[in-house]
Formats: sequence, structure tokens, C-alpha cells
Amino acid sequence: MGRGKIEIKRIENQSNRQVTFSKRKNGILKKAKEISVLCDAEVGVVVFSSAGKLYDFCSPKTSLSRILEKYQTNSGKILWDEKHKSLSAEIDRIKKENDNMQIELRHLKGEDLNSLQPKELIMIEEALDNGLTILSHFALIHCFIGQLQGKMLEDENKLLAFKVVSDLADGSLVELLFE
Amino acid sequence: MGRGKIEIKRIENQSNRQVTFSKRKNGILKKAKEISVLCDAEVGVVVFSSAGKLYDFCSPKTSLSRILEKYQTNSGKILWDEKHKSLSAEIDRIKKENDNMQIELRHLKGEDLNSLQPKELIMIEEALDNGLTILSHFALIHCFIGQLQGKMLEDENKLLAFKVVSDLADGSLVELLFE
DNA sequence: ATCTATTGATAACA
DNA sequence: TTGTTATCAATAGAT
Repeated sequence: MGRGKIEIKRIENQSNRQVTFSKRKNGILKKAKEISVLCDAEVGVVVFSSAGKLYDFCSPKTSLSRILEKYQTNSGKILWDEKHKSLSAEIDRIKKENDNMQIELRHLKGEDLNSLQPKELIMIEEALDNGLTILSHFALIHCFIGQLQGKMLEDENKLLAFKVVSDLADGSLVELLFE
Repeated sequence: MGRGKIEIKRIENQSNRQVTFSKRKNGILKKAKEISVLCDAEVGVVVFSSAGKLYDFCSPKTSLSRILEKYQTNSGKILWDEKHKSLSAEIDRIKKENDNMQIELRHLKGEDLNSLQPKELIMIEEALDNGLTILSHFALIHCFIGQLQGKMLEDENKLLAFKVVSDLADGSLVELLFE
């Protein structure tokens, strides 16, 4: 729903991501309000931007904690008492993710290679190669843009020089300089 | 957004209200999922129909209780005890580590390069280059070791052959074979 | 449920 | 950021 359709996957451009977040966040909060009014529903919405800023909505005539209480009794999931478990489970999960990434990073840096199969080694080499290729293309493009900008600046200077010369020709600049 | 526009006020017709609830509830949950993916945001949604049925969404990589904990620390509204703040803090710490590694991995794979300074780009290139160099040395050494082992095996076979021959010479193996 | 005419949300742009 | 607008998406009402 916009000038073009977009795939639902992480928006890589940070500025676009921020703008989209802001707009969609408003959209969701509005929808939450609407359904609560239209359908007499209890709704609680909590949103954190990737920067960690909090936005929330809670249907009138109630409160988040009351909604959560209802959530607990209704879902059977106990939020507070079980929190310990869920938090440590969460920590375990993230740590595992962490470890995996650390291993991947090590491998890409040429460390800990002994534990790998030839096939895995080949995949890492390909990844490194790929990264280098992308990087060099990226660098080339930027170099090109830089030169282009330099050229434009040069042209601008020529234009300026021309102006100065023509100004000199009719003497007005000379007068200005020695005034 | 339908065959006619509607006022945002309670839908009196129960059947219409129910249908609208069902449709809009799906809409909100979908939107919540989308923003969590598109914008890398943490989202929690809890909806009760007027009949009291529960629906909810929570962005992946987290849990409702964790979102609520974050909500509490962020909004100042106390939903429950502060017993587990340290756990939460640890999670935040690990997640930050996680994010940094993810960024580093992305960069090594040639993604998200636009946000980088030339100096950083150079460092990444060096890292990739270094990785490739180490990997190729590693491969070489292993190739050498492989050949060496092959050689040793060969030598061992020779030794074995020699033994067989010498055994044959004194006849003991022959006796064994034809016994 | 399924189907569309409409309204609503929003991606890209300014 | 805030607003505008061309497009896509959600959905109200009908079936």
C-alpha cells in the first residue's frame, strides 16, 4: 500500500526503516483503537522501536495490567511466576545464537578451522570471496562517484574562472579589487 | 475501507460486530507481524473479543513477558516485582553483543556497507583478505599433511610387504595359510 | 467463507 | 520531520 509494493523482510536502509516504523506504528495503534471501539474489545499493544523507544495502546476502561491478568488466566501462561524460567530460557537461547555467530565470525577470520569438514571450508572460502567481491564493487562505485563529483567541481571552477576573466575584461572586477 | 465508510463507534448489530472483529483482529495481528519484520521492532499484542476469547501476537526472538518487563522498566509503570531486573539487564547486554556480531557478519558478507566510513571499509577488506589468506595456507598445509600421510601409508605397506616376504621366506606364513 | 467496490494505509518522494 | 500522492492493501456489505 504505497507507491510500490514491498516484500515483508527487514528494511535494510536505516532511514527508510525508521520512517516506515513511525508510520506503521501509528497505523497499528489507530487500528487497535478502532477495533476496541467498533467491536467493544479489550486490546493491549506494546511496541518498541529498534532504538528501544516505547509506544503503547490500551483500550479505555481497562489497563495493561488488567488485560495481562486476563491474559494469564485465559491463556494459562503465567507471566510473573514463570518469568524466571522464561528469562533463563531466553538467556540460553540468545547465548546459543551468540555462540553460533561467534563461531561463524571466527571461521571467517580464519580461526578454529581444524574442526571443519572440507565442504565447510569451501563454503567459508566462498563467503569470504563473495564478501571481497561485493566490497570491491562497492569501492569501485564509490570511487567512480568521487571522480564524477571531482569532475563536476572542476567544471564549476572553469566556469568561475571564465566569469572572472570576462568580468576582468570589462574592468568592473578590477575596480572592485582596488577600491 | 469497504463498500461504504463507517463511523468509528460501537457496532450495534452483534453479528456484524463479530464479523468485523474477526476481520480486523486478523488485520492487526498481521500488521504487528509485518512491522516486527520490516522494522526489527519488538511488538506484543493482546486482544480479547467482547465474548472474552483471547488472541495475541508477539514478535519472534522475544516473549510477551519479556516485552512486558521492558514495558515496565521503560514506562515506569510497575506491572510486577523488580526481582528479575538483573536477568533482564543481562539479556539486554547479551542482545547488544548479539546485534554487534550480526552487524559485523553482515559487513563481512558485503551487506549494509552504505553506513560505513572508508576506514571501516578498508578494515573489513583487510579482515576478509586475511581470512582468505589464512584459509588458503590452512588448505595447503592440509594438502601437504594428506600427501605425507599417503606417503607414510605407502611406506607402511612396503614394510608390511617386506614382512610378508620375510615370513614367507621362513615358511611360517605358508603353513598358516594352508593349514 | 468468498467476492469486490470502496475506503484506508502507506512507500516513495518532496 | 511533516506533508503529498500514486498505489497497494484492508475491509464493509453482499452473497
